[in-house]
Amino acid sequence: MPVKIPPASFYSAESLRPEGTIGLLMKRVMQSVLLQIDRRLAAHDLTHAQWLPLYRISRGGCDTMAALARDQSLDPGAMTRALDRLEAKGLVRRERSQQDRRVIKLELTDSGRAVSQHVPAVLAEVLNAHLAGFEESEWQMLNDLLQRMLANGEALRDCGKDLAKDSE
Amino acid sequence: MPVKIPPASFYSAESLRPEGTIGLLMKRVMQSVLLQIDRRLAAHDLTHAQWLPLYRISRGGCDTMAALARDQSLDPGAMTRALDRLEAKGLVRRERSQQDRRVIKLELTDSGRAVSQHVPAVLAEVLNAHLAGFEESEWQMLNDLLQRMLANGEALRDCGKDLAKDSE
DNA sequence: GCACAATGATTGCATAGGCAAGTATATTCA
DNA sequence: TGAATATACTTGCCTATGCAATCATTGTGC
Repeated sequence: MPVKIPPASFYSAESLRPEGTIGLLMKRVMQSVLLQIDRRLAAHDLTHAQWLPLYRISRGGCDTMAALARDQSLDPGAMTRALDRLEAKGLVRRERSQQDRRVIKLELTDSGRAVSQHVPAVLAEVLNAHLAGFEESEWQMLNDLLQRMLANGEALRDCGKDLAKDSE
Repeated sequence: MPVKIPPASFYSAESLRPEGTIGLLMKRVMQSVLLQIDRRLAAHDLTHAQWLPLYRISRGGCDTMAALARDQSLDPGAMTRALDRLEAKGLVRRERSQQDRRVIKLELTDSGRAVSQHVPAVLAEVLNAHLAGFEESEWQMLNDLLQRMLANGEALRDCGKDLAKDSE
């Protein structure tokens, strides 16, 4: 079992200014990335909630609802409805598995496969555009720092609701 | 006018793997941060879509719908409904301005002020927890890198829909 | 003053996500 | 075998967000 690392102390309740936190920064960066991708895929009538699962199916490895939902840390209910929309657009087919009649296998239609081909190039283009001026070492550093934040977050999540109380 | 910096080339359509991109990483980190904050504020019956405007009002400087919506880069319609919910909970008061009868001034109620006091400490705690093990220099680096991504994104946004076409 | 544009707020419509309850099928184990 | 459990998916209800249309009010240019 790893030694527990204490939290940092970069922020305090008194010094906090909402516009300066890492949290808001990341939110804005994400908004920008999604906005740019959505713009470029709007011609294909796709939103980020739609091209994401489409892309994952096309890459293989996520061919059931549950797998897809876990992959995107999304609620199964939300995924059901997302697939409803994709199926209504004729991009995805549902087919009940014969091996396990609980699961629904997902397949792209020809149309879905054609549309999903556009996604990787757009994704790469937009990410690269947001990283303009970055050294490769800086990009790697960014990856590393985010990974560590995520690991810290997962440690928090696992120790569960014990922390869910707040100091009155 | 600044010299235009070419996009980076860290990602390519062929090499892209969805689980490895900066985009997905940031999404997961954000999810984790919001989950932890929401857990800690759930006792006050607040979600992140509710404590954020509340906090901003309590800090001052955002006392109208339009200002608040701009501040959080949120749709005015969404903000109207968010305020509906906060008002229904008795946390916020709306009052039409006498100077300009178009605008609605926002004020916290006593109850709203009491609840909003809990926010900064929780925010700081959760952010610090996600930054456990970070050197101060690493934290600053992260801030810097995100700021630069955001600046790149804003440059993209301003050059508008010219890029909104996609290569067929 | 008056047509016209700009701004602030709201509403309807659509997509989207979380949570909880429910159904169907599979698995486990006594 | 058969009851309890787990898993896969769905549905209902609520919150949340974007976009477009609308209304009231304010500001601008003639």
